[in-house]
Amino acid sequence: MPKQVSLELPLGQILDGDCVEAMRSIPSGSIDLVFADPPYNLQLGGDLNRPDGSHVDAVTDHWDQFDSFKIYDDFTRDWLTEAKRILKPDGALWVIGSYHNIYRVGAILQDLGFWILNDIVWRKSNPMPNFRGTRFTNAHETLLWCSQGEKAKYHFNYRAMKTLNDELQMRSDWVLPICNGAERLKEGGTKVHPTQKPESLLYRVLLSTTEKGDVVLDPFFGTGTTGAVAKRLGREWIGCEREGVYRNAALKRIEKELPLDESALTTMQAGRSAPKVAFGALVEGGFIKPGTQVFDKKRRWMATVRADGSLAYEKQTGSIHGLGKELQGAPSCNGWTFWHYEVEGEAKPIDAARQLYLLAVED
Amino acid sequence: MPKQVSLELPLGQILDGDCVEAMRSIPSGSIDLVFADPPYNLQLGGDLNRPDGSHVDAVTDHWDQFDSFKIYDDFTRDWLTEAKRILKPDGALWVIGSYHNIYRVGAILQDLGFWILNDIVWRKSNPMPNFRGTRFTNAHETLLWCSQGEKAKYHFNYRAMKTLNDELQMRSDWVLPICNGAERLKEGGTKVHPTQKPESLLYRVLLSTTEKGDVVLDPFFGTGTTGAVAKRLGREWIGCEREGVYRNAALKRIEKELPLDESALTTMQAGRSAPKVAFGALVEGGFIKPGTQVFDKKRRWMATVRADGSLAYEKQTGSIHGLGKELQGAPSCNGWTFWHYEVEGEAKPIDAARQLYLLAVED
DNA sequence: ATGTATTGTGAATCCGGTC
DNA sequence: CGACCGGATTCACAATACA
Repeated sequence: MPKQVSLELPLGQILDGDCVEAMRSIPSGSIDLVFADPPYNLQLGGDLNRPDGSHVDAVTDHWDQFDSFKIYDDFTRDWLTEAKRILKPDGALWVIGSYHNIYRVGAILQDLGFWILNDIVWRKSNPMPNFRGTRFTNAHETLLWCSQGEKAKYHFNYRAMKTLNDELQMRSDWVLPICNGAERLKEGGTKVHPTQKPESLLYRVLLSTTEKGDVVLDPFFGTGTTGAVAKRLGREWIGCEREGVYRNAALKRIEKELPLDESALTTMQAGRSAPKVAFGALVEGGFIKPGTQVFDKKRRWMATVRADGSLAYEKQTGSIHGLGKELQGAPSCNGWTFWHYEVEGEAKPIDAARQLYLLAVED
Repeated sequence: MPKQVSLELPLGQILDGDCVEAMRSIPSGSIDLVFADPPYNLQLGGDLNRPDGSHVDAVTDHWDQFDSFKIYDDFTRDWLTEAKRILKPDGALWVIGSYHNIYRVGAILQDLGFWILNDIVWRKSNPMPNFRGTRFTNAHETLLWCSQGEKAKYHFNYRAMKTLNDELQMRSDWVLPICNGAERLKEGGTKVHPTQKPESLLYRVLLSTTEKGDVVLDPFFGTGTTGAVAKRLGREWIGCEREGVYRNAALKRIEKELPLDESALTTMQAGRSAPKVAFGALVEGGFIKPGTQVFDKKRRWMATVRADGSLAYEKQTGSIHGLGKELQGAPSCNGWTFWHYEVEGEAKPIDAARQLYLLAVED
C-alpha cells in the first residue's frame, strides 16, 4: 500500500534560512522522522597544535558560537518545539551531539515531552587524539532517539538491525569510522563542511526507524548526508540550511546519488515484513539437505534434519520450534535461532539459511 | 610531602541518613573527589516514588511527567550543590547514570558551574538483551567527569591510563563487564544491591583522577564499591548511605579488602611523576659533551651544544625547544625528539641521552 | 604494477610556573 | 591580569611519494 503523502510538503528541497522559520511552513503532524545535527557550542580556547607542530583545523565557524548556556538553551527549545509540532504522532526524533551540548538538548527535549527510547553511542574507530595528554581521548558522540511521548507509538525495524548485526541484537553502541576519504566533500583540497557526518551513521538511523517512502526532515542539513542516504534508501527528504555554500554542495551531491533498487530494499527488511517461511521449504529447495546435523549453541543436543523438514533427536521428533521447546523444557523456542548447522567449519543459526532462501525467492 | 588531611573528616566511615544532610557535616573545600551513582527511579507507570523513597499520593496530587522531572531536578540540584561546596578547588566530580537521568544531571551540573572534562561511556560487554525486540539493546551507561569550573585545575594521571591501555591513550569509551560472579554481593542467593557497580570501573576512575592519600566521598555508597577500591588503592574514603542493609554489607566487604602495597601503587604511576629534566643537566653531567653536533632528522640544520645547555646555529642560539621552533618556523617544537646526535655511528634523538640520565639518577 | 615509507588530518571545550 | 618561556604531547586511516 503506497504511503499517503501531503502534496504540500517540499519534498527533495532545501529550505533557505533559519530552521525554525523554515519549519513553520511545514504542516503539523506531517513528518515521519526528524534527524538533527545542531551546532555543538564548542567554546574552544586558543590554537591547538599537534606534537609535531602542525596546526589543528578546528571548528571556528560563527554558527557554532553562543554566548551562554541560556542562549543555547533558548535556541534548542525553539527548534525542538517546531520539530515536535511537525512530527506525526508516531514520528520520531534523532539528535546527535557531544558532551558540550547533548546534556542540555536531552534535558530540554524531555521537558518538551519527547520520550527517550535509546541513547546511542557512536564510537569512532579513528577519533582525533588528545594531543596534550590532559584528558581521555574524546572518542565518541551521542545520539538520542525519541518518540513523541511516553505512550506514543514508534517504528523500529528490529529484524533489519539484527540482520545488519550478524544475527545479534543491535546494541546501543555503534562502532563506525569518521567521515573522510572519498566520501568527504572537498573543494580545492579543503573540506566543504567542518563536521560532515559519515553516511554509515545515517544509513543505520534511517534503516532502523523509518519505512520506505517515509518523509525525513533535517533542520541542520549541512552538506546533505541525510538527504543522500534518504534518497538511496527510498525515503523522501526535506532539508533546512542557511549557508548557500552548503546548500549548493548538498544539491550537487544528492543529484548524483542513486536509489537502491526495490529488491535490495526489500531484502534489508527481510524477516520483518517477509512472508513466514516453513523450514520444510528450505529442505525442499535444497538450502538444507536432509540428513544435516543441527545442534544448539552449546551442542547439548544434536538432531537430524528429515526430508519433510522435521527434526529427529533419539526417539523424539518434531518441528524446529517444537523439538527445541521439548528438549529445553522451555515454554517456547525460536527454532531458527536455537538450531545451528556447520557452514565452512563454522556454526551458524539455521536462520542464515532462511536469509539465503529469501534472497533466492525474491527473484 | 604527605597530604594534609583535616582531622575532622570522618574517614573510613559511612554516614547514616540523607546524603545532603550528611554532606553538610563535611567542611567546605576538603574533599578531593566525589563519585556519585545517584538513583534514577523515575517510576515509569504504576506507583511514583520520590528519589528519597517516599511515596507520592497520586490521588491527592496531580502528578505528571513534568512534576516528576521537577522533583528529580530539585533533588539533583541539592546534592550537587553540597558536593560542589565540599570539593577542593582542584577537586573533581564523577557521576554515573543512564539515559533516564544523565541528561538532567548533566545540564544541572553545568548550570552549577561544574565543567565537563569528558563524558565516559561504560560499554557493557555482557548487557541484558532487549527481550521484546522493541529497541536497541541498552548496552552502556554514561559517566561525567567534571572539574570545579572552566578555569579550575584538576588531576589526570595520563601516564597511568596510557600504561593501563597498552601504551595507547585511554579513550572515552571503556569496555568492562557488568558486576557478577564472585564479586557480586549476595545474601542467601539473592543480590544485596540491585545496581552494584563493577570494581574495575571504580578502579579506573580512582586511578585516573586521584592520588594516593586523596579523600574520596561517595554520597550514594550502596554496598561500598567505591570504598573497597579506594582502600585497595591507598585512597581515603567517606560514604553516605540511608539503608542499614547496604551499610552493613559495605562495612563487612571493605573490612576484608587489602590495600595494595606501596611498590605496586608506585609502579602503576611510573612515568607520570618522573621529574622534568633540563637539557643543561645532561651537559653538566657529561651525558652530552659541549661541542657535540646535533641535527634534525633530515639534517637540514646542524647545531652545536654549548656549555650552558643552549644550542648555536650560525648566528642563532636558544634552548633545544626554542631553536628548533625558530628554525622550522613552527608554533612549537619538542627539542628532545627534534634534535639528534651520533652514537656509535648512528643518529639518535637526544631523548635517548635523557633516558640514560634518568636511569643514572634513579639509583 | 606492487609494496613500503612518508605525510596529512579529523566536532578538541588540550600547559604551567614565573615575573 | 598578561607576557614569556621551558617542557611535554598523537591514533587511525587515507593519500602521496618512492623504491
